[in-house]
Amino acid sequence: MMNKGYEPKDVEDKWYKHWEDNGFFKAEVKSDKEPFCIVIPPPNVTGSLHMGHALNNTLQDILCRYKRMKGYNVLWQPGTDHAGIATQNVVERDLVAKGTDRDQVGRDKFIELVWEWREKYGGVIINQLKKLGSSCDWSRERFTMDEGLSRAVKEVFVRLYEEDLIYLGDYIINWCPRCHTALADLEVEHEEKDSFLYYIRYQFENRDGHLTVATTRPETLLGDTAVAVNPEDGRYKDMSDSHVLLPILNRPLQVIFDRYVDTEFGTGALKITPAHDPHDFEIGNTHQLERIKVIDEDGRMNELAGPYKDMDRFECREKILGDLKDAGLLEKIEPYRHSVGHCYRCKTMIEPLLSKQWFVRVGPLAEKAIAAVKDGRTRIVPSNWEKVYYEWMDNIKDWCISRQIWWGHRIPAWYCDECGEVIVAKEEPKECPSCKNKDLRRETDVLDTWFSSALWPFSTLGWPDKTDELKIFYPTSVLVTGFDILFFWIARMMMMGLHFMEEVPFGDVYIHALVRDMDGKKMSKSKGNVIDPLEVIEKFGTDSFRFTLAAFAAQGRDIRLSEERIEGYRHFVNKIWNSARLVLMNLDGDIDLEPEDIVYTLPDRWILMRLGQVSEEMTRALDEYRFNDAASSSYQFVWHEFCDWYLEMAKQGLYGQDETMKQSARYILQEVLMAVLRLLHPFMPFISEEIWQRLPGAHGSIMRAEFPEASDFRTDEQALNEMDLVMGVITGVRNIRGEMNISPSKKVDILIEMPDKKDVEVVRSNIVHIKNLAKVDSLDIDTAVSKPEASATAVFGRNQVHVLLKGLLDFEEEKRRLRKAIKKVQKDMEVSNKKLSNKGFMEKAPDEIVDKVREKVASMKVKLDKLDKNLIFFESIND
RNA sequence: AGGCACGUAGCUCAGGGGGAGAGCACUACCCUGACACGGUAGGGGUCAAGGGUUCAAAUCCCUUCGUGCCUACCA
Repeated sequence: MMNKGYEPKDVEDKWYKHWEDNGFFKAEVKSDKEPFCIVIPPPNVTGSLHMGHALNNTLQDILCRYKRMKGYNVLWQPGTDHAGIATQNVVERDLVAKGTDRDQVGRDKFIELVWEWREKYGGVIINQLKKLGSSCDWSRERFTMDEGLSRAVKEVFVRLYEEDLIYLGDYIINWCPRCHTALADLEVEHEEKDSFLYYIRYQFENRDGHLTVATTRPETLLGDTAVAVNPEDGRYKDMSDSHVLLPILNRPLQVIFDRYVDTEFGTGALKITPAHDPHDFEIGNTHQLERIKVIDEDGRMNELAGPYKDMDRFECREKILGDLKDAGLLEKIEPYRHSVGHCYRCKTMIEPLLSKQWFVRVGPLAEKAIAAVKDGRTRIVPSNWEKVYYEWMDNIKDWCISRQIWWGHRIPAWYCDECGEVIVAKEEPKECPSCKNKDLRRETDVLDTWFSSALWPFSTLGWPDKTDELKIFYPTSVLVTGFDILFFWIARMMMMGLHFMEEVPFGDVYIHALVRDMDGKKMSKSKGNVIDPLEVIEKFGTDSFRFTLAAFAAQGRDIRLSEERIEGYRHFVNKIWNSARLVLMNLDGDIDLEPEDIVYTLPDRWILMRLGQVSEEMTRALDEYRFNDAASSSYQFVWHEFCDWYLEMAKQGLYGQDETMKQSARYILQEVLMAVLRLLHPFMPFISEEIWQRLPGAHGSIMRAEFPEASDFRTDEQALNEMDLVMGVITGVRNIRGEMNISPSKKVDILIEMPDKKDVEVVRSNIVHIKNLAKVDSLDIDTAVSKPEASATAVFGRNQVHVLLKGLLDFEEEKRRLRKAIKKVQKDMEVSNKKLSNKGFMEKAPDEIVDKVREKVASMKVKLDKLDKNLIFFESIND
């Protein structure tokens, strides 16, 4: 016997284990089935499941379960990402807590500790994904630092270097003084900050007067090597060969001319610090300026900063401003708002720094990646993200891939300090190829984590080996992810996939929403507005949660999530449970009936027809990644058609005396429920399995069942029309009951008028349902009837139903009701009539539209006549 | 600064050239033998504003206002 309410906790772990133990998640290498493959966006090993993961993986799981049921050989490739900086930070924090640090521990030992940490905690997020129901092929789980993927990384690095697509160079990069590493441009978060613009005087070297420059970062002036003005700027025309003196240090600086300088901004004179500003660096290159680095890797001033040596960069700013003021060189200070770069990991202010780093020359790779989307080899859904993709790709800059941390793929490069040779190779070289020196120094930097992530779609499938998996599953079918990593990850996978596999990494990219709180704000720990997916699962069950996410996953819009919403869908899950409970209560014992003896009633024919239509709707929606449409189709159908109408009508057969009808009802009911469960399974894997396993007619796991198709059900338009008539009567009576406030327990007598004889027959053979669902005692029906005096009337189509209300009918109330109905029809009719009398409409509108409007007017006219007659009837009685 | 979305019922949102929709909330009546996490019925909208295209606009175009987000080197 089933519980009265659905208890998710009793079933979820049980079925997940069952599926996993039976290998239902496993992809096949030898198979005739068409392949379908998704690689998971690898979560960080340090991570724990948040709403973004929950949505992302729910959608992937829906697709995978759906495709399995559709007969595909599905591979959902799981794994995690080593998250260089994040993971290193976590382990470093541990060390600090123990009173030591990574330098004391040493590189090798430190990496050992990270691996230990990963062994211990790296599985957390994987287990959380399992709680969500994710049907990944866990036997193939990969990690970006595992042996195979590391081999892929090395291979790619060496090949790109040999093709001159990776180079080593001295450039200005984004430096995080706290993480102690370079960051790619993308990893810098810009934030608007209130600050100041300082106007500083630089005295001329050989004459009186000064040039005033404006800057937001006075501390960098110590590294200035020029002052630039625009050659077009009349104010500075005569300054060629002029020199000014750097304040405080009194170093002479050349005045140079460069079109980059904006004459409108500040004073039109720009101080140039090539070692600490990206644009100054560029200008420095064009004018061959000296680069003087005054800030070190800790964000402190170095020996070249003279009196400010060893000061923190912010401390130095204050001090230098004071000194400038004392020297009378600080002309003025203006409040100024501008955006400042911060480290995406630790939010520390970025220091642009001159440094030797490894870069990927992205241009040639990007070209191919742009073309692949342009010609449709990869489709981005929704397509408006294509523009964003192009925008980025068209303006792409070289990618700084070296990181000065320890946890990650160590760059396979060696330096020969004898002759300065740089050797890049997969294996450690024995000697320098040019000078034969045996004492080589290995590069200490590691690669950006995204470098290995960029290879994910093929490295996880076994590349660089030529594996069956690659042959079968590459290119993968679809990548499901949020737009926040469009550039970080998608674009880079496109570039690497095309370069090394010579084929796109995925046919489709489905970009889904971000999960926000009810006020549309991003969920974040600091705001305290996070909803923990695991708490939600605990409270409402996985199926409710998944269904909620899917139901709100409309394309191109973010999801505002609150617990009430999930609670709402828990009601739906419970409704499903109870519908199954009804069915199961009536399925005791075998069904003793030959297939040819099964009697299909009108409601049976109708629900089967509807099942076919809904299957088709859902299939189309899922094929187009319209998860919300698929979810709401099923919601609407299951609750408002299957439960509200079909189950109520099926009770007739179940509770009736006719044994054949009873057996038929039991049989069909079970069939219908099984189809419903199969439709729901991709969204609600647990409850659908739980009920499925209880059904005597079901065999094996629902995971192995087929997703319903329209062709599984007989097309039966007639059933739809006939059911409309029956429902029309019932709704009409209910409507009157409701509006007339007639107690549900009070039965009524009704009289139906249907001009069409066939319609009359249909209704006659379904009287039981009308009596039951509309609480009708006696019922008369004919093609023409005369209206009983004390009756309220509902008009539907060309038919009407009179509800006899002897002694109950409030004549005034009924007149009011009729007038309301008349007014509504008149209003509709007015609009349509206006169209028909519009010459332009009649001439230019398509015939089918005109016909449709004509028909509409005709049927409204019939309805209006009947309503009018009824009203006149009451008005005449009153007089 | 540029770009991209979005303003539809009290709330959250579907829809996307030819009859304004859903869920929740609300109101009334009901514990009817699956379900009160339920049933039946009902109320509620100048589809942000203004203009244009069209026989026809919530839907397409333009402008304005508002709200988000992304990208960008104005020191």
